[in-house]
Amino acid sequence: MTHTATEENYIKAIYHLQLASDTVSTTLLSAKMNTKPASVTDMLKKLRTKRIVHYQRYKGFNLTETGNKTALVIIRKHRLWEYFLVNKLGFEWDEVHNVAEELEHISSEELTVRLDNFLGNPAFDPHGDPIPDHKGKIKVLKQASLLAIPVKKIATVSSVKNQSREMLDLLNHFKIGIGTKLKVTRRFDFDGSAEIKIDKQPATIVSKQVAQNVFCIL
Amino acid sequence: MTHTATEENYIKAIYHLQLASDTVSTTLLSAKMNTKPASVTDMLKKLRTKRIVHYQRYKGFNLTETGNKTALVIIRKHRLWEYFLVNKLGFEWDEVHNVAEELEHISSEELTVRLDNFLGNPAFDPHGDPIPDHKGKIKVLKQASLLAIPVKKIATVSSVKNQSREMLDLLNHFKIGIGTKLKVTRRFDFDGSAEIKIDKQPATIVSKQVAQNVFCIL
DNA sequence: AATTTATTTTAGATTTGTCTAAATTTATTT
DNA sequence: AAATAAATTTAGACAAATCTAAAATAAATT
Repeated sequence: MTHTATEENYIKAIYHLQLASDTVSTTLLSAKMNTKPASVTDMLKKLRTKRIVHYQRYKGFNLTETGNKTALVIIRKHRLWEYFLVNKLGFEWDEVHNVAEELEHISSEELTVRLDNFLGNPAFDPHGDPIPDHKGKIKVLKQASLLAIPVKKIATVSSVKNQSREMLDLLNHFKIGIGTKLKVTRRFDFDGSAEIKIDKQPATIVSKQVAQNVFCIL
Repeated sequence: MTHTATEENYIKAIYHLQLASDTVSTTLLSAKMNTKPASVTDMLKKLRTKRIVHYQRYKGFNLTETGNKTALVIIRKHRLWEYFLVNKLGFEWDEVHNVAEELEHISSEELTVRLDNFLGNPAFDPHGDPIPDHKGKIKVLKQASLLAIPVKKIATVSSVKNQSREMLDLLNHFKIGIGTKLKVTRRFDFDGSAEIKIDKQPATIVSKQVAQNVFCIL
C-alpha cells in the first residue's frame, strides 16, 4: 500500500515518539507535527483503517508491525539522503535535515537500493544515527554521553543528539566530529562540565549542555 | 513564490506544448496532464492569479516571462536528476523518467547548485536533451534526424526522441548511443529506411521509425 | 466521591485538485 | 447565414488534510 507524504510524516513521528514510551498521546503527536489534536485524531482514524496503528479512542496509540516496518523504510531513506548530501554534495551537518525531509518521500524502491550501494551501504548517517538496512535492521551501538562515560577511558564519538548549526559551530571549534577519539579527564560537579582530551592537544572544557549531547562508544 | 508539485507539472507541460505552437489549448493540455478540460480551466485561473500564464477565457494561453523561467528551473532539475540516476546510480535510460518526475519537485535551490557541480555541470541529459544552466540558458544544437542529414557525412548522435525501453533495446543492439559517430550511406525510398555505418563495422539498416527518432549533429 | 481540569473526540467549515453534467462560446459545415 | 459540432467554461460535488468550537471522556484535586 502507498501513503501520502503527510501520512508518512505522521508514521515517522509516531515511531520517534515510541522510542521514549510505547504508547503515544494525541497531544504529544500534535505538538511534534505542528498541528492541532483534532487533526491528529482524524489522521489516526485513517492510519487505523490502513492498519498502520493500533488505536482506540481516548486510549492512545502505537504502530502495528506493518507501521513499524513502514517507519523504518522512511527513516532509512531519510538517513541515506543525509549521508549523500553531506558526503557527496558537501553540505554541512545542519543544512541537510529539511532537504532530506523532502527526499525521504521519493517512492522508488529501486532508487533506495541503488543509492545505498552508491554510498557504500553506510550504517550511520552524518549525525551518527543508525541507517536501517534493506530489511529494516538497525545497528545498535552501546553509547553513552560524555556525562556518563567513565573518566580516563578512551572513547570514540559516535553520534550527536542536537543537530543545530550552533552545536556544529561549537564542535568544529573543539575539533570534535563523528569518529573523534577522546577521553574525559575530569568532571566538575558544580556545573556538570567536563574536561576532555583529544590526542596530544591541550585539554579543554565542554559545558554540561555539550556533554549531554555528545555520545561515544568505548 | 512557491508552487505545488501539481502546479509545477502544469507549468512544465505548458512549456513543452509551447515548443510546438506558441498558444496552447485547454483540451491539448488536459490530454497531456491526463485530466479533464474542466480541471485545466480551474488550474489556469490559479496560474493566472500567480502571473504564470497569460490567459483569456476561450482564447488559449501561454507562459509569462515568469512562467517560462519557472518551467526552465523545473526542467533543469528534472534533467540533472536524470543525469545523476544514469551516470551515478547506473539506471538505464528508460527507467529514470518517473523517478525524475518526483525528484524535480524538491525545492532546495542549494541542492540544485550542488548537484549540478557534483555532476560536473553537464549540458545534456542522458537522452541528449539540453539541461538549462542556473540562469535558464539552454545550449541549442543544430540537430537533424537520420532522415534529414546528408548522405555520407559523418555525424554524431546527439539525442533520441523516443525514450522507451523498446527503443533502447534496439539502439543497444545497433550499438548506437549518445556520442556515437556514424554516417548514412544510403536511403531507401520505398519504406524510408536508411543504411548506416559505424566505424569499421558492417553496414546495417535502420527502419524509418528509428531514423525519425535519432538526432545528430554534423 | 464530587468537582474541576486536562485531554481527546466530534461536528462542521475551508482549501486544493479533481470530477460530471450542463451551459456557453467558437468553429465548421451545409 | 443557419445549423451543427467541437471546445471551453461554469456550477456544484467530492476527498484529503487541515482548522475552530463545542461536546465527551479521563485524570487530578479537593
